[in-house]
Amino acid sequence: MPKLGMEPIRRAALVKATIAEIGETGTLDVTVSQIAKRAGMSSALAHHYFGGKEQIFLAAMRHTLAVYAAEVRGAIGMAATPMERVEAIVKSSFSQTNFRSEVVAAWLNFYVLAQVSDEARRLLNVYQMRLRSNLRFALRPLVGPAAPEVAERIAALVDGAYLKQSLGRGEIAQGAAVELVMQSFAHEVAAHQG
Amino acid sequence: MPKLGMEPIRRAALVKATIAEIGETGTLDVTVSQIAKRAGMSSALAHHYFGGKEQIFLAAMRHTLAVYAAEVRGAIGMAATPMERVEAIVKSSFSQTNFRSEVVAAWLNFYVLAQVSDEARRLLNVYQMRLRSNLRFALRPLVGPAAPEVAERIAALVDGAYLKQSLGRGEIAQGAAVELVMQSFAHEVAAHQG
Amino acid sequence: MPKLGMEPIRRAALVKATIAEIGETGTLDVTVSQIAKRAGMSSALAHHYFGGKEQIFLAAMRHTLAVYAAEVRGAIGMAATPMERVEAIVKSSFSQTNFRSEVVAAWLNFYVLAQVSDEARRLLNVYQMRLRSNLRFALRPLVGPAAPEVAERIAALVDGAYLKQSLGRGEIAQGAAVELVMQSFAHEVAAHQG
Amino acid sequence: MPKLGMEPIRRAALVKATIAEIGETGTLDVTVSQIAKRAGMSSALAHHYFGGKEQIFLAAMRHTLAVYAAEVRGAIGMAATPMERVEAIVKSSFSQTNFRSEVVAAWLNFYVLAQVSDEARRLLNVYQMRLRSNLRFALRPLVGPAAPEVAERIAALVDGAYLKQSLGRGEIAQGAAVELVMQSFAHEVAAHQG
DNA sequence: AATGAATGAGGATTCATTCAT
DNA sequence: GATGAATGAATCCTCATTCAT
Repeated sequence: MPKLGMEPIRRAALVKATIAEIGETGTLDVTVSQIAKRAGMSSALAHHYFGGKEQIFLAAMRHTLAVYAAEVRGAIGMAATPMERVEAIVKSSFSQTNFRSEVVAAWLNFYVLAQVSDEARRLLNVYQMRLRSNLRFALRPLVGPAAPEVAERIAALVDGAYLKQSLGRGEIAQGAAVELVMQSFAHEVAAHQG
Repeated sequence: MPKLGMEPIRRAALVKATIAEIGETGTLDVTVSQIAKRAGMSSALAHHYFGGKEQIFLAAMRHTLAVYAAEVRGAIGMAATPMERVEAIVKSSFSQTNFRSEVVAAWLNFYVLAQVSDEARRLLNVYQMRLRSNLRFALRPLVGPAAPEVAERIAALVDGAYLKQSLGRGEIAQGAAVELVMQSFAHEVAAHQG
Repeated sequence: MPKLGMEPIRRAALVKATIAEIGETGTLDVTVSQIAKRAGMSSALAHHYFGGKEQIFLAAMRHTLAVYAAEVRGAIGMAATPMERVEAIVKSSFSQTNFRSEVVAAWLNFYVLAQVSDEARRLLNVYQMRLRSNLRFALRPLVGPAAPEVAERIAALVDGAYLKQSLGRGEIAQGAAVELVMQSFAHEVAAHQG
Repeated sequence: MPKLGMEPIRRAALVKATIAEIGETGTLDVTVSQIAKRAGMSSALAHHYFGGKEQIFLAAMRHTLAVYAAEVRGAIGMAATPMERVEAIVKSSFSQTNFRSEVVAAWLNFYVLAQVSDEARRLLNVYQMRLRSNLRFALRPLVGPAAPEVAERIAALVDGAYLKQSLGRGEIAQGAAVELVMQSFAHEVAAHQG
């Protein structure tokens, strides 16, 4: 009697375990066995479901990006004004879920993965474009034609905050990160209006 | 009397080869043999001079950071005004030497190394602090007590630009990067004076 | 369901191969690959089952000691008189099984291993104590309170015979060895009774 | 100006260092570099003087055996009676010089070396024969035609004591060892005279 | 579906030995 | 005589991956 519907459960467990393992090691140097063990199954099964190590990593990436995207989308949906929309994006970027040291480490390593895997690069590019696109849309009413370049700057700021965070083992500084970006944003608006 | 004084030459060659190899692969997943071969020697000799793979990586890091620091210092030395000083820092950060895709990839991987090696983390922290310190010093006359936080933002922007660059295989956009940061800087100054 | 129960079989094969290989080389300088090959598997599997080279050696030691102990125990069990008990111990020590040049070489190398591995030293100490304990028990009725020191002498004699044997490539002299020790034993008894 | 007479000094230093190193490690797994370093020279020079690692070991063996032989010879020379002669041999065997844990470890490893090197085996055989020969000569007046087999037993006892000693890290028990052998010897004499 | 079994390939590291100076 | 320089050859160990059951 084959257990039905096991597949999505197994896959989810593996994805979760992958991120946890990368987060703990801080590296992509994790073995499939470690991941599988943490997910409560044999490494053979992990291969069975994903085909190979890179596929596992990519699935973890997709999941991380999807979670991030969903949160941003949700937050934007609740925003009423352009100002709130920007804030929603920024706060989501540094939310409890996304700015956990575990996840930050994963992001960092995804950038490394992107040096090697085309699909990984594609995924990160999608993220980058979506972030800028969201920002541009929210910024247009606030800074007009300067929106693209302002979006670029804010996006860079967000990424820079992640990189910084990756060095600070442990202590998470969501508030500071939000503050950092929002302050810049304020200046941008002021500069435009001034 | 044997052949003498080879050590510094070999070490330099290995450091150079390490950066090149990391840059080419985009990863720390390079073998000592690859590095040694590129440096024109046996892997045994590489071990003889450095003691191990991590030491080689750390030496490459120190070199990269030293080159960067030297260039910034030199540029700052030639600056007359605070404004020029900030510009000097930013331009050095994205100079031909430091913003080569090879070096950018190396930087990215040093952040990963810092997740694993205490010494690597220490080195990156020194870099981060020095960058902020330089910026604060230059910014004080321009934005007064806001200097620390402004420095923080500009530093994050620089790092963000590196991260972005790491995704763009090949094409180097020094000009755009400088522009990006300097524009933000302009806003900061304006915001302060306004 | 995968192929099951291979582990004990593999472990036994490896242990056997280890002793054979040490016996043939006369040294602990045998590679895991050699051992694994002789046992009909890859070196990777050997590592999988034992964790490392030292563990393999220790397992071989444990096996050798266990075989020896079992034989002694069996022989003692069949002995009726104290005299026969001593003879049983001595004869077992130089039995076909234990005094094979292969096994003698292994013993010798276990003494070397004991210089390096705590567990190996512990195992050899257990052997030494058990041998003396057995001898003491059998000797008590024969030599009374002198049993401990007589046991010590006989034990030393046994070990000395092994050492001597380790030099004689090939020719096994079980008879001579038994004779050597039993003669001494006779003197001890005579000396006590005289 | 070539330093004259350096060779014997260097060789002696290497031999001494070899024994010390083997004693410390408990194994023949010592590198030529370790030995050379301890002897205050480069490993290249060690090779220059001895030709290779095995030669170094053999030289250390020869030295150890020579020191032992000399001591025995000296002690025998001072003995007046057969009884004293036997005692001289036994005491020399467990003298301060020869029964040091360092030297005991070396002896043990020489037996291993003898499994591999013909010359080493030859040397140990010479030792064995000389010991028996000395004992026979001293024993003849005491036990008559039984001298050969008695010599055999006493020799085995001596070797067994060494083996036992090799397990007792540190504590040296010369007295006990002498006592052990001499007691057996007493029995042999008594048995013969009885 | 699931996993124990099994391995080939590779990689860091060590070391005896040689050589040029 | 003496040594830094240099390497080829090993060796242990790890791991992704495959397969039979």
